[in-house]
Amino acid sequence: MKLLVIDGNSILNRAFYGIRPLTTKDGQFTNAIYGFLTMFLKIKNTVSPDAVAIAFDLKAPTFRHKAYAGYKATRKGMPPELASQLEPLKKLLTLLGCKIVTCEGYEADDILGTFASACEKSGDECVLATGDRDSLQLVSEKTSVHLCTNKDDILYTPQKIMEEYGVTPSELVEIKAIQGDSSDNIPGVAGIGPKGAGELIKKYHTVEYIYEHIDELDIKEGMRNKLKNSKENAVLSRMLGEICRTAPIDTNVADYKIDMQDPDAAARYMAKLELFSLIDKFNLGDAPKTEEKKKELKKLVVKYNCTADEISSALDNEKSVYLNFELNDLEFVSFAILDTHSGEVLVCNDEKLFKNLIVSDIEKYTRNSKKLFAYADKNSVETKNLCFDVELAAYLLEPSAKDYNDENLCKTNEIELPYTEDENDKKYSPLAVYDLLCEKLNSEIKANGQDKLLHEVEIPLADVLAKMENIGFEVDREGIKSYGEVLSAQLKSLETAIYESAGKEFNINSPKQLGIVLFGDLQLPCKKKTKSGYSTSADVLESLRYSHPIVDMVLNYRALAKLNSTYCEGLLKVIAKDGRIHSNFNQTETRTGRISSTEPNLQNIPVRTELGKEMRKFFCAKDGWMLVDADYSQIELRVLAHISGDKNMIAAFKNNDDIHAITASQVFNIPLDMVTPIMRSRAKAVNFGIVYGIGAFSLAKDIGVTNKEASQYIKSYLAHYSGVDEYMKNIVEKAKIDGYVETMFGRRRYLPELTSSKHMLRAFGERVARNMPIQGTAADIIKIAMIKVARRIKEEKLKARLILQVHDELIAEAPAEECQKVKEILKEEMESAVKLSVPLTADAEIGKTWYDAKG
DNA sequence: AAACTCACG
DNA sequence: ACGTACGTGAGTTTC
Repeated sequence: MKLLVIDGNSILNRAFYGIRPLTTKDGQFTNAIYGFLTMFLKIKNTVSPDAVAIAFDLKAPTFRHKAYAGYKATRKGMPPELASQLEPLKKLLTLLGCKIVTCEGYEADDILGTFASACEKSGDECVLATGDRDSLQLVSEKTSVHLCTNKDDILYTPQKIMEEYGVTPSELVEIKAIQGDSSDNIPGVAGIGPKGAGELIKKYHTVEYIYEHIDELDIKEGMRNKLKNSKENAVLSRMLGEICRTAPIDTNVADYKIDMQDPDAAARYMAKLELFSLIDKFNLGDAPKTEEKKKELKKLVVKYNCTADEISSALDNEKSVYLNFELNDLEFVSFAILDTHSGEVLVCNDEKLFKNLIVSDIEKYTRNSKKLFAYADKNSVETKNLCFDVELAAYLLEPSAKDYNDENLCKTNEIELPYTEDENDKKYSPLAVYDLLCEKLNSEIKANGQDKLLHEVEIPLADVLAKMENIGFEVDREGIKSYGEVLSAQLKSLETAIYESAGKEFNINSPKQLGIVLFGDLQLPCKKKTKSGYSTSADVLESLRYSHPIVDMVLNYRALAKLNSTYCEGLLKVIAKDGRIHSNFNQTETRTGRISSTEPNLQNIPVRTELGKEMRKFFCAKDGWMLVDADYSQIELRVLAHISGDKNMIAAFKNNDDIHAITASQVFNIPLDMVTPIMRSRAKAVNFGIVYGIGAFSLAKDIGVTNKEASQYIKSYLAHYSGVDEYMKNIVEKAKIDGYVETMFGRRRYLPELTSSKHMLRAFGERVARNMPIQGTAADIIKIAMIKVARRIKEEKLKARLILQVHDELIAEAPAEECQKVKEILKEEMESAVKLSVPLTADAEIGKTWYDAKG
């Protein structure tokens, strides 16, 4: 038999420090568990053992057989982030059918030694897996060591050790006794290192022999003196360095055969730890069910090609339906419902029936409602009573999750999917438990007080977003093309000028090559470094602008290249057949509640430079129509004034004052009419910084003042806006107690970072705690405004449509004769979306293009 | 796939 | 002593 013994603590440590921090939404750290199991699987697959034992130290600090006061004194205890992963890992390993071995008074490597010796006697083969070279002393004809290093894994046999060290495995202990090991507090012989120790042992084999014949040895006098001076330490070290092989543990290899009783339980536990990819790696996703297990599980029945009669009889007298659907680019493919009486899934290909269902009064529980709304909009029907969306609900419960697919959601909620043998049926098995899943999610939503947010914000918003996607934004294709050609020509000539200035040709787009040219060839001073070399980012180049003419050209090149590739070329690729750009608005992406825009991203079209802003001239209204653009003024600061209740800030907004100027007069302690533009702009940066969670260093860098000045600004700011100061302190305290922060409307974000012992990570968590309620509340407000605007447009039977949202800005397209009306609606609905203790103001403009409509 | 840079609020 | 502002998406180069 072949036994694999794993040094649990050693592998756990490697896993913990090798994998970036991961947590579940509740803050349970999981990176070491993930790393351990990935390494375990790899080792197991390489070794193919018949039996597996996993050795761990016991929690209490233990000493080796012969106690030594200083031993291990320098070794730090486990950080809490790692310690908290130990018990879940052991539980999971047990569920996977592995035996955990611990022993009072012995460490994991003693257990490895004991197994190695036992196999020696029984004749079994033994592989020890560890990250610690100490265990190499245990290698023998029967025992090999599978050493895990940062690069790859190496298998050590006696031959391999002889090759690398030139000694036998047991002689490694002798070497260590002389060279010592500071990490284990083994003193060794002062003044002799690995090289000297190796040569001594190659020649004389043992410490004992060396000291017995100390005066006869053929060595230099210096060496002899060092040995003589450290004799006690050497003898002690010899003892400490030897791994014990007599721990009182069960060494019967047959008792360690892998025996997984319940693969589903293991998969469920992995899901609870949100380690979904491990479920696949361990092949637990569709573990073959035992006969017994099948009896407990519901069998999935899927009925395909259902008739109208079958569908309507399933829905007879039902007030709600669990509905899924398959569309291909909004073209109908099929839909499926759950028959809650029989538990069967009914699949139907009749599009007419689908449309009837959508417009019927029956309450619909579904997922991806944006897609359903988009289908309905395209087919000019109205979706009625869409009352629950699994994805949106899951997003509100945990906005930091990556994926909200059905399978993951069932697993996280510990809902067991019915079993099926038919691969075709598989995609319907989540629908078969939608009654359970929706119930579970719904009750959590209610418990969190997020009912209104789901039913009155996110679900109606899905309808608005669907229509925005369908309508799209008209663009001037020829305009973009010729603008791109102008850019390309300018790039071409800049390129030659840069090559000439540099004295060679290189790829200007490569930060690496550019760095070498600027800071190597041209010897410009390096201001900032990145992981792999010189930083060439815009702020660095900006500071070097007058050092060399090439810098300015590179900056220009960068600006033009960005415009050309991301915007001209990028946008041309995504213009649809109707001449419009249909962006995708993602409703479950951001951790703060904002929406995001992809393929293309229409939320980052240039505006800050005149050249970039040109781009907006190609975003236009269709013939006879106009664009109406409205944006909130200072929405985040107004939200801050409201939620902090700061008297000063509220008064400023009520007065309709220039908030940055007011802030400047407060921070610099001068009358309002003495505020200079520079002061105002610094105060503006402070206002932004406060919203982001602020640090003096970054503020200083941003506005180019000393660290001291920046921290003075912040201090003065918080003294004058004492309500803000209090809010910032209180919110972090509250977040630490609750584990999450939330917006005015109950949108949550969990902050496991706050429990980290790493300063950086914790500080980040604190900044997020200060920022998310502000950014998130602003996001909630504009979402509410969008719903209200869409409703007004519909009520007033206008042809106008919302076409884009850019976080604090809404853009509508309206027939020329409607645009004044639409402008009023936008302004009114945005300003009245919610009632705050300060006024909310929005400025609206009309124009033929986005460039013209944005004041 | 990760790193770098840069566009937006 | 440490590293340095919140939230996104996309294009390019390099490993």
